[in-house]
Amino acid sequence: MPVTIKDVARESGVNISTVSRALNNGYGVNAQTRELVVSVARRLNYRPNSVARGLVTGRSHSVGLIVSDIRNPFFADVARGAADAARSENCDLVLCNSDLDAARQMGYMQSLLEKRVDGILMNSVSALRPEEQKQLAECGVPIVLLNRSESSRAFSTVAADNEGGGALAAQHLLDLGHRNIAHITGPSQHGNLSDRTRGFVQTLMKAPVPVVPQVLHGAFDFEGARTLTHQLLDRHPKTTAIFAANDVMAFGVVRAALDRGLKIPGDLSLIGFDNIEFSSIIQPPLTTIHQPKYEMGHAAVEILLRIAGDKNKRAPESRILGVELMERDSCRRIL
Amino acid sequence: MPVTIKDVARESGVNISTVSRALNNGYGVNAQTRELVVSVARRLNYRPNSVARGLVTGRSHSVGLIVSDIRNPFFADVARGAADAARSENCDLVLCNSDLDAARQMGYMQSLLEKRVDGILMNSVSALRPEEQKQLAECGVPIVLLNRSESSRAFSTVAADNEGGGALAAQHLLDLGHRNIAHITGPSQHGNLSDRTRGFVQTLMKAPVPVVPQVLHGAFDFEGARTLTHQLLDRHPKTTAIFAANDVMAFGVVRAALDRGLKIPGDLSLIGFDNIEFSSIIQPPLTTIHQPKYEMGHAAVEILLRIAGDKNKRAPESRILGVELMERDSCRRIL
DNA sequence: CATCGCCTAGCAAACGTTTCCGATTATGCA
DNA sequence: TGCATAATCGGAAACGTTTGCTAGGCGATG
Repeated sequence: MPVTIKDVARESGVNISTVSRALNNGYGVNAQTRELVVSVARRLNYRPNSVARGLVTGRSHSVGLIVSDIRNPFFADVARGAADAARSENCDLVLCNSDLDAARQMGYMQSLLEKRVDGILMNSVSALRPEEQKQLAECGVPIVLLNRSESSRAFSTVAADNEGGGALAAQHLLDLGHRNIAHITGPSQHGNLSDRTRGFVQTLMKAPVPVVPQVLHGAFDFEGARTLTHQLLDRHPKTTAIFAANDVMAFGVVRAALDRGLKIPGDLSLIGFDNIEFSSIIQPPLTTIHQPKYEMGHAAVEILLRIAGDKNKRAPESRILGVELMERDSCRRIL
Repeated sequence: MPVTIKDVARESGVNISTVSRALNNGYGVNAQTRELVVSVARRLNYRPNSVARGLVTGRSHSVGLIVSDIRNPFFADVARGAADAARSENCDLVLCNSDLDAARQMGYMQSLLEKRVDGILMNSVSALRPEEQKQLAECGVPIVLLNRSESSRAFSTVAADNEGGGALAAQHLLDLGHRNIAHITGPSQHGNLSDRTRGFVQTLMKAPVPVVPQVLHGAFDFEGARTLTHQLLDRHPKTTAIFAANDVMAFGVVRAALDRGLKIPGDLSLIGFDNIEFSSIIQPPLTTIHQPKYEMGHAAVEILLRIAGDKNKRAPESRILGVELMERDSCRRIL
């Protein structure tokens, strides 16, 4: 029902191929006819059917984004960066939420591949069986992951310097004079988290007077951190500083401290990871490791589209973005 | 380069039309040949090209979502609901961030229409000129808005009961014995906000002993609320309760209270709107009006696809979802 | 003046499906 | 056994573009 290129052609008395050329590059068509065609197209309110175009060009001008949950503010930031990068190359972003469920991930993958997206950005493939990972790696469209997956060098990767961030946190606590230090984090299989842990622990152990921190693993969320903190403080009441694996877990620590009538930073210093918006709003404003979330999404899509634009398949590309210590009010110096 | 329906047809020794039928409804094709085709398709790892399919069926199996910013947790919730609803009808969601900028909104619209999406969900058209709104209303694909736009009965609409929510907040404060009440909100043009304000103010004025609240308009964000609160308390130090237009503004109020050494709820009762995740995490846990964000996104896409599936164009459909008072710890009874 | 080449624009194939229509074969019933 | 009817499948058009190829016209050059 909508107006097609044929209508424009008929109305301007030229062939549809001329319309196509006039409206696209405009090369090889007389300036006057070009103007005519353009004016007719505008008058008829012609909108080229990008589906038909995609069929012949083989490009869909859209990229897929598979995250575990867009409600996670981290992924919302990434998504915004990705969407903006896509837009600047005239692409759209199709959003998929996997909840880290393997079946849903594969289902969305299937759907995106059927739509012939130009590339796919996903946060992780670690929920998938090796066989499925292999299948994805050979699916034909570029894939960029949001964590360094040591398992598969097959994928491109954009990640923050998680290890460096962990080191930063450790050094900050060390500098402040802390010696009774703990680290509260999520499942140890989680690649990004284990990197943070490694950077943190190694830095503490390499200190002039080495300290070995308590490391507790639990649910990677607010309540997980809250219960973990209670366990920690029951067993090691002398703890003076905690490094939480991300800001939301840090909020759980704050709550646990509140539960126990402990002051932050008075009784307990706390440092988070991510620098989500609410970390500056919460009381006390949270000292944390800033992760360039927006930039990660942006960079990932840039890489995606660069690879997609290359006819000769290129090797996967990896990029690590720097992190930064955001000093706010949740840490204090120990005498 | 990927395997097409022709490959499957050749490999199984049948016509492409038979392959198509076998793989789709399966009606009118012998059970044996159907099995054969299916097995061949699986063996070749055949993925139907949804672009080509879309060209002939006229359906793209994707819907557009235009929000101001996905990083706004409200929209993240809506987006998740929308994505889930879309998925359950085998559709994908393409995400666009407009920053409420008219040009970007129209640009994304254009792009979505060219992609022939089955429908578009957008948070508001109030940034657009009437002429542009008209153009959208007649663009041919169903559009659902996330606020009651009195201006245009042309669009379908899914919104929370903003007015009712405002009334709920007012009644709660009244019940608690408050009489010196203020309302801190964003720009008065914002439809949803003005609805909240109306419900709030009217309920207060209809009280047995009517109270007229202070209503302050400012920037619709954290800092806006913070400065507004300071202004308010400078001018009306006897204020005992504040209704913030949304939770983020409520957080601004919390910060301002902190700035002044005021306790919530000790010195000041506070009630928000939205019930975003952090409102239960912040200290004190925020009493707020719960808005069914996920359900709104879900319902909107349902309506979208229902209208899209109807050959005979239906009248726009509107739906208002109920809100709910979440009583937490930021309000106290006045003696 | 003839030839060459360039500019312009039309023709048609191609992209990968779905679907209508018709032909062939199988089935049921008398 | 014969005929009507149903089941099965192939052929081909169609969806709306892009793009390679071709032909005509015209200016320039020799």
